[in-house]
Amino acid sequence: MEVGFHRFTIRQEDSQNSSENSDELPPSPTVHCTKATSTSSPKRSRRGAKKRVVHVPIKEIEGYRLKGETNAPPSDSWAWRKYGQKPIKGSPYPRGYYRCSSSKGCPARKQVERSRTDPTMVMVTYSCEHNHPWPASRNNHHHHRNTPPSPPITTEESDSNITDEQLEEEPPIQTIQSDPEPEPEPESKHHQKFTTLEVGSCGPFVTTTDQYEWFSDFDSTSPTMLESPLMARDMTQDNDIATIFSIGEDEESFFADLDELPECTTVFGRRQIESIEQ
DNA sequence: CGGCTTTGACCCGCGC
DNA sequence: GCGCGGGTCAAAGCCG
Repeated sequence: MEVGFHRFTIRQEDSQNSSENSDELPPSPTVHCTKATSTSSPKRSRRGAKKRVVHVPIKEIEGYRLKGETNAPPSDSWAWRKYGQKPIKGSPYPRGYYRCSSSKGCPARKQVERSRTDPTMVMVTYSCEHNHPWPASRNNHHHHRNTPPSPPITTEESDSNITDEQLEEEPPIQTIQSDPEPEPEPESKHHQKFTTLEVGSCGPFVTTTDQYEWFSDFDSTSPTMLESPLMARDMTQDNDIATIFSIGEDEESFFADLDELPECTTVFGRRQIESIEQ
């Protein structure tokens, strides 16, 4: 049921912009890796932490959950637990707050809200990286096969690895797409747009030269991107994306075999973040 | 019984 | 300094 996504837009933006600007306003170039706080002091990271925004077609979500809820979180392979929901000013849709429940101390969080400008899209904002291996939880369902475990990462550490220089050099918006077309096409099952906005984050979401970086992250958070590991290499040739995300169920079985290849993430530049924290 | 969702309250950062 | 808005906490209830 993996719907093929065709378009990815990476955007770096401030955490605040992520909510207000939604999916259309240009982000503030101020990408400056705020020290991402781990769970120990969540309040610290409230506004400073960088985030990564992912736009997912609502249909995709429904496909997974059949909920029809405004903010049904995309079911990625991680186990998420909702810890809050707030109506967002200016948006008719509330924002849901989710935390990784796979691991106790996991700082990974995500916010799910429907795009104001495009109700058919759901904005998923990821904050921080998972600091634990792949969970073997219910959320894994069939997807876990495709998704390699993300290596333990110390968000603070990884964050500091990103130099402001790198970030500044990056354009505010980075778009990876197979075709320059906006998105004139209807959301046919295999024809949906998928926009990823990188907002920087407490995690090592480096949007620099390699798109792999964020992509590798993505694999750990979005089910639809699970295929990414394989094509990650081809990602450089963005023209492959369309093909990539048109993968059908046939491929799914194929990827199932990849379960044995947890390291494939490293293929596309999985940052070698050392948990120096210890 | 354990885990998750819901929901109101509280806390904090930011702009004015 | 104050108010607003966003983010998190925590208790209560629900569900498998």
